[in-house]
Amino acid sequence: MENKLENKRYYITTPIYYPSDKLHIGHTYCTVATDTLARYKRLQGYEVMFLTGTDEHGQKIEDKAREAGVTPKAFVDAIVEGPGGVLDLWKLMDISNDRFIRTTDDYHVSSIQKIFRKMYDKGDIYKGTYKGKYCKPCESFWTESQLKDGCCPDCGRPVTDAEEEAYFFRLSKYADRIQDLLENTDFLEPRSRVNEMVNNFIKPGLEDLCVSRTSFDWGVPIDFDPKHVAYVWMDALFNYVTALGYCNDQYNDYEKFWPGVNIVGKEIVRFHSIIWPAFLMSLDMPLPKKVFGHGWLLLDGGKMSKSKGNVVDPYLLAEKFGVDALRFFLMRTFPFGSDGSFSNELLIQTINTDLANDLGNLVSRTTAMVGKYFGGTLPVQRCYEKDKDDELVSLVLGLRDRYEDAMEHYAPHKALEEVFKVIQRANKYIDENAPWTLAKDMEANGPRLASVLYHLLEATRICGILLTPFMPRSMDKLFAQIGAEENCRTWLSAKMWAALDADVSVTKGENLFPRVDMDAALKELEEAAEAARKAAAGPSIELEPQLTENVDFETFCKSDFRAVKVKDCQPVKKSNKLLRFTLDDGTGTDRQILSGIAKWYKPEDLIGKTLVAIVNLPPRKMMGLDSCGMLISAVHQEDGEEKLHLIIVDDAIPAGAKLC
RNA sequence: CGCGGGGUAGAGCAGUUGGUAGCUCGUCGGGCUCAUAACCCGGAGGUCGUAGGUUCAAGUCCUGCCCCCGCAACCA
Repeated sequence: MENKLENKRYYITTPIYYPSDKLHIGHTYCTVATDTLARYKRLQGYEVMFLTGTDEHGQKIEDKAREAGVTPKAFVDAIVEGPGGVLDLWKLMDISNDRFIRTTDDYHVSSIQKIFRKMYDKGDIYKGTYKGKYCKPCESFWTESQLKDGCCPDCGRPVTDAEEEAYFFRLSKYADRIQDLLENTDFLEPRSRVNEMVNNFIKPGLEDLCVSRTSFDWGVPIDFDPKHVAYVWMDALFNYVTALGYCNDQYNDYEKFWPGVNIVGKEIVRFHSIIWPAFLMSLDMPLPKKVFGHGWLLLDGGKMSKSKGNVVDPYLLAEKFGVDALRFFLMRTFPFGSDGSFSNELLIQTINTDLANDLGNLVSRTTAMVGKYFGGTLPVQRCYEKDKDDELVSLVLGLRDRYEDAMEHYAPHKALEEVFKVIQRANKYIDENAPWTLAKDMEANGPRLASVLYHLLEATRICGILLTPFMPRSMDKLFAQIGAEENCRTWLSAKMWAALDADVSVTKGENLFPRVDMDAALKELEEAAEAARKAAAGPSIELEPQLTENVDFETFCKSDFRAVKVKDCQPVKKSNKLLRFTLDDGTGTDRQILSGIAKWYKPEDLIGKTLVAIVNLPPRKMMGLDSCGMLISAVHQEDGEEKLHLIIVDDAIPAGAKLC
């Protein structure tokens, strides 16, 4: 039965991460989860291919590299291969990937060119024109919805209609098949993501997708039309097959391993569940067996972000608490499909409760007793007591199936819950059987005592096997302590009772998982975070470049700036940006202006203030309300975050006073 | 009426097909002493956001409303 598995193959991938910055705990979460699944499949006897990598092209990296004064390749090299980079992080975290792809790898680049050409030849990619709003100074195209107050979101200047030559993919052609795939199969999980995709993107109508760019160079050039580079997602998504050798000679594993399982974060589910299968359909290739969109780790109830300064550094945590403890925490605490709140307290609590108190202590007390009562080696005489032992034994023997069921459903947190139920039951078993009482009369109770301890070792062994994908290094130590040889560490033996030798020898080693002093650790973490903030901070104020083009005096005079008094200010319903101002502009008639500054000001704080507005802009409807003019603010960027200050002037200035 | 997710004990979360509301931490009391001041047992604590509806029976199905979070298309 078990031999059948030996021919089975399993291919699993993480997303390829975008190395514009150092990776954080969120990336680590995803990669650890995928690694755990890969190790689980290997444990079961599958031949596994586990791929991760980096997505290195695109405008953002080109820009960042320019800022840093290096070439894009040098920039990503530093983040990927440099000290403390992506490769180092995965090494530290014991990630067992078989392959690592970079989209700048030669074989990948030429594969993408061939793929683009194939789709073009087939007619699924065609040349058309991209119509949009163009900002000349920024040389950027924007969509209607990206515009801010009808102007360029980057520089705030007016935009013009423009068109540009571009290549399009016939995404619309595959809309029905995609909808069927999402709604009627379990291609995409968890199920809750399906509604979002169908309602948001498919039902409104799938438009053809623009798959080339001419606005930047850092990408895969289209070989037959080199002023275009391939759309970043086209470049990125196909990594899952080029890394197996699709359209290249670098590898020869495509037939062997495709299709596989794509583990992705929920923010890129759209690309993986709509665009990715459409691309594959176009090439008549098999679709992934599964796309699983996991949740995010939230911090303080919100998304982690650099500008909030709340990015969690996996290096720091792994160093302080151990790689396995961190891996375990990530998998144990958060339901894999949904979001979870990360906190240092929770991390430490989980380590202390599950790893130190329950598992570590179980191993410790068991091995200590074998040492204390039997000199480290169990005698072979036994005494099984059905009424006292059956419950534990049957619970342990059923564990592998319950664990497997959870793992097959991408629920590692549930698998771990099952394992820890057994560990808790084993601790209780010690209490029930009170070995220290039995030990008082070794003559009479020796065999019974040996049985009790052997059962504990067996329970520990089986839990250890199932925990190996989660904490590989620690479980090796555990096996060494309880005297479990290689043949007692297999998937097969996780369903067999009494695999350990009857006269097994144990070694009481160091504590597998030391308890963490919560208060001290929290304090240290806080200090480290503070230091990191300071190091990263520095004066990073960015200002809009000054305009070089002069404006003539007459044009300037046409703008009518006035002092205005805020009579009332209310948030606009259903808008998270807009505030509605009722203003005294000195004319005797109230003026209404809407301003997108809710992020920076509370409405009640502004009532009574004297502000500056331009009053002769044409009225503009926003969220169904008329806005007659515009309030003047000072804006700048600080630590990458936009800051805004209204121009608040002296209250002695009367409403309506002209500014000139 | 843009879309999706969520609102369950002090905190953080589970709750499959509707049938006495569970877990971890914290808290209170008890037991044990092999062990990493750990382990085991028990108690207190919840109008399951809100208002209606279906049902013999709803946290679990339906409707309205309130609050929180995320996304809103070529920006990863």
